Amino acid sequence: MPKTPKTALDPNQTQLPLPLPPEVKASGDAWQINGTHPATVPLPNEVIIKKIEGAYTERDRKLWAFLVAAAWDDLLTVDIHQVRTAKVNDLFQSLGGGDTSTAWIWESAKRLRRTNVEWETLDDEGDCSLLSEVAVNKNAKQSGYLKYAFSPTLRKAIKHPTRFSRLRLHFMIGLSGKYAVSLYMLLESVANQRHAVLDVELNQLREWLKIPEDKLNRWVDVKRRALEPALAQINEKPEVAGFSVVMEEVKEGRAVARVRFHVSKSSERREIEDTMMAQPANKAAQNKSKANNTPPLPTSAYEAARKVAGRLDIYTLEQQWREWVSTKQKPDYSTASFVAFCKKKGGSVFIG
DNA sequence: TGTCGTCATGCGTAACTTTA
DNA sequence: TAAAGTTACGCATGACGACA
Repeated sequence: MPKTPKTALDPNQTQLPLPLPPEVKASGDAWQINGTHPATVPLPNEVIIKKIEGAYTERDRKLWAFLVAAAWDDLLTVDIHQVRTAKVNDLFQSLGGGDTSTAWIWESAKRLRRTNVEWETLDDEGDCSLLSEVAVNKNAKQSGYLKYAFSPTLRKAIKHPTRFSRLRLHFMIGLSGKYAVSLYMLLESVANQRHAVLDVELNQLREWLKIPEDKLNRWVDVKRRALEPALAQINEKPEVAGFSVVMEEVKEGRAVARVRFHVSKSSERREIEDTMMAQPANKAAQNKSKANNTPPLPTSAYEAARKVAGRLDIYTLEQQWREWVSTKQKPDYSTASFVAFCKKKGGSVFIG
């Protein structure tokens, strides 16, 4: 039944402008390999884990992250970016992922142009190519410079994500296997959460890892071909990856129905983050620090919160809730308080 | 251009586990 | 206890890149 003018939603109400999340920053130098100050790029989880159409090979996944990092400083102000392909190839080669020629970069860039991604943030969603423009003609190749662009909405999502993963760029380039790259991205998004456990159904995991529908149909093959090699690489160098991970299979009857990943930050990373927490620069940081030293929530709290938070990210909400509660004279860190907060937030954003 | 090595994937089979 | 389902393991195949 069509909505009458009286029942139709007020377009002004449905498009309440939400404040833009704060801009995140990359760190280190994407072009320089540095063991003590690793180059990181904060890619939005909304883009990382949504549905992707296209080949999206191992090299595509790495190259896209690198191109984002290389364009980072000018992402919002410059439309067309360029990188010297020989220099990119040298870097990838030194990390074990390059080639004798730069041909793969042009091919990969073409695929990224054709690879469609669906992404979603609190106040926006989109469907676009990973690269909106790529110059791959003869003249471009002769110049030795790859020119590329991102769509405006994707640029905004990248620079102002509601939730992001700070990926260690050079570690990611050094990974072997396309599923290793995706799993690393996925687990890094979990590492910074208070409850650093990812509990996921097999179908969802397949989607997140971008396993084609006709590939790796048996759980045993997913485990052996995708998960185990990836986990081995991450756990081999936890200090470089920034975390280690343990996989737990959750069975329903005899069949494996879900997988649970327990992520633990490396001791070196904890030390660095603790040092940063001990030197809060302003009041907001002090509140955040205070909030992070509060009692953990039980798993049931997250489950209850999911039911009332709509599409909002409960971990972002958790951080906001802790900061808000910490300002109270008598802070209430109960599950009920958290769920009520999520319900209020969820209801206030999504009208109708 | 042919050969070799590596990687991703598919599939068969024996052994094991669970259920009725 | 038998049947059915799952797992572990090994081997085969195809794609792709390196190299002579």
